[in-house]
Amino acid sequence: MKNKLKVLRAENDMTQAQLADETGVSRQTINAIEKGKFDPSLPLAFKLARLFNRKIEDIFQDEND
Amino acid sequence: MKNKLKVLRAENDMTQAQLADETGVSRQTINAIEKGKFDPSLPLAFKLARLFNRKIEDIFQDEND
DNA sequence: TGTAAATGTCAAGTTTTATTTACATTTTAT
DNA sequence: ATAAAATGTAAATAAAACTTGACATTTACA
Repeated sequence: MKNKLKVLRAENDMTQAQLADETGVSRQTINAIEKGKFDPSLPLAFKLARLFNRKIEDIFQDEND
Repeated sequence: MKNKLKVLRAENDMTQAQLADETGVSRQTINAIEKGKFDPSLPLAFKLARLFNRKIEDIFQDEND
């Protein structure tokens, strides 16, 4: 699962730690998701989408589309 | 996490077993998600959205919106 | 150049979700 | 009314998300 978190963070001038803080997860979780090590839970995906004011599909792209 | 799976199944005349089959999970998993017992993984949410040609947000509604 | 902030990574452990199996209840249709 | 199909539910296990802590590397910038 690819994603645009790094770009969205840059656009919003946020660090991984800040994003982790705002979504209530650890910095390592944000880093791992950003690097594609695993997928976020659906609730976390919703939080991220809401925070950046985007659709989940605009942030995350399923490989097998 | 609420969802519209039951309605979407009805609109597409599908059983839980058929939906399970098409998304590669067990019928009980579909049933549990449909009844709100737990949330699908993000990949499964993508599969369901793709199958019904909807956005994830159109199928699933996070309670704390 | 040095140093602090940010990012990357890894291992071990906890929590949550998915899957399986099995059975009970409800719905549908004959 | 009865049989079959569909749905509901629960316990046990597997798998994945997430945490914690620690340390290494990279980036920014004084």
